[in-house]
Amino acid sequence: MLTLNYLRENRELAIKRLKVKNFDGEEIINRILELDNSRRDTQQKADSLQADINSISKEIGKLIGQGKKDEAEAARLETGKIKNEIKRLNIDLSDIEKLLNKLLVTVPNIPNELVPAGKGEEDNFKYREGGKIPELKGEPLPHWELAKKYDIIDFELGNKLTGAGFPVYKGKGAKLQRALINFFLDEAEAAGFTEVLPPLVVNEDSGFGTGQLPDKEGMMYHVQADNFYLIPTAEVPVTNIYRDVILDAENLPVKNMAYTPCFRREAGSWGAHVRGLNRLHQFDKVEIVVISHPDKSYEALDMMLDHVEKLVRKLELPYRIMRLCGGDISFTSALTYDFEVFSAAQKRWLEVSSVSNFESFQSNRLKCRFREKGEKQNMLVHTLNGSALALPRILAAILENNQGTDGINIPEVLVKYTGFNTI
RNA sequence: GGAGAAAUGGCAGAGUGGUCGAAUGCGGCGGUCUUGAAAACCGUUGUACGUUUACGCGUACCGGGGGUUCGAAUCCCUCUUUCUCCGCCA
Repeated sequence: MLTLNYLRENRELAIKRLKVKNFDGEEIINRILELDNSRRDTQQKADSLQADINSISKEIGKLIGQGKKDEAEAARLETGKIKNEIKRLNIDLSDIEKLLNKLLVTVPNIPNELVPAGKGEEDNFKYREGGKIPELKGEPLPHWELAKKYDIIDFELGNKLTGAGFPVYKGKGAKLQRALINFFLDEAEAAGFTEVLPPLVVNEDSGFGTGQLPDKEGMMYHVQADNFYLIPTAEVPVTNIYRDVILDAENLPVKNMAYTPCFRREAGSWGAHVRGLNRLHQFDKVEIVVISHPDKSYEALDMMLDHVEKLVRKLELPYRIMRLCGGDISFTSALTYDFEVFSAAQKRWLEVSSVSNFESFQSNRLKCRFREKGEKQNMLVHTLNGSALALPRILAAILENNQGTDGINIPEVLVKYTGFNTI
């Protein structure tokens, strides 16, 4: 959510920049600023009447103390009309604020200047690339067939236990999952991130804090009896740690990481492209989250990119880093880089990580602020997060790219975690 | 799940209807003293919104929400959480 101050001071610029996200903000921003004016106007009136009441009340207290009952009674009668007026103004104020907030949350984050204009993924900008696409001999198998052939992932069994999108990893497949998780965690730790192991279900407030609620509730599994939500990403609990928190500037940046399963309903997005591991309802991911000083957030973003790049390199996967265009970048993000790895049998690039700077868009909603030493005013922090990494598509690429006549070779960095080097 | 008690500023802890945004202590910050430090002493010490060029001023906030009252930390309703005892339990 953008701050009212920003919109007030940068109306024209905001409207212009939002066009990059293909968002026509003119009408709505004008309406927001109108509402903001009447909000302030109404509050001022209500506050000043309340001040009157407060001073009369104090007066009454004094009069009673002096035993002047009649004068106190006279003053008391005065207040009735003012109170009604205050009541009315406060109802107005709360209506205005509700509407204002409702509109404000529909305005996307302002994209960074680096975000290219564009409609969809075809307009993304290739920022960096690396690795080598392997040349596989004969007829390479897609990972879902490899999974069956070596009996390491059982999709049908998942159907039986739960439903589509909930695979069962078996034997070396299960071990490989665990190896990847530990590898990612160890690497993140070495890069200075602190591990947290958060709850996998969160309450409504947390859903609001990171913006999944109220609009995107369809993406999350909802536990109705307790009004809890299964987390779609560790970003939700880990970022909400800092909801309503004021940090000391000297403690920035805060660098956290977490391994969690992620649960996504993915309603209506199933089709030919989502076979096997390509899209799941439950998957594992290591997430990195950075809370940064506003002046340093783009440095943090680069640091995160470097970290994720190191991971895909160590896994020896061909990759490219895409800077998302205005049409592809998320509502909340100011700048996003997607990591894609090439899956050699499907002959497709698979998105395995998304690293974003949200600037103060999330922290404004979270009310996560910091105080500079010696400063009185608290300022909003910048928040960033990224996958480092999501497992299923990485696994898909590893299986497909490393298949050979004598089985599937495990990338060397993982062997100390798996205890085996081929499947 | 049952019974009882509680929730106050960074922490501890007073305050049960009227100058209470809140005593006091600790902590933090600034200062005096000191070669420096400690001790002592003095001052200061939350958040949000509004208003003001500024100093400042106004309003709200004593777990959350609602109510009574001219006036609520204090009374009422409701929810949540914590503690103690009992029950159950990996």
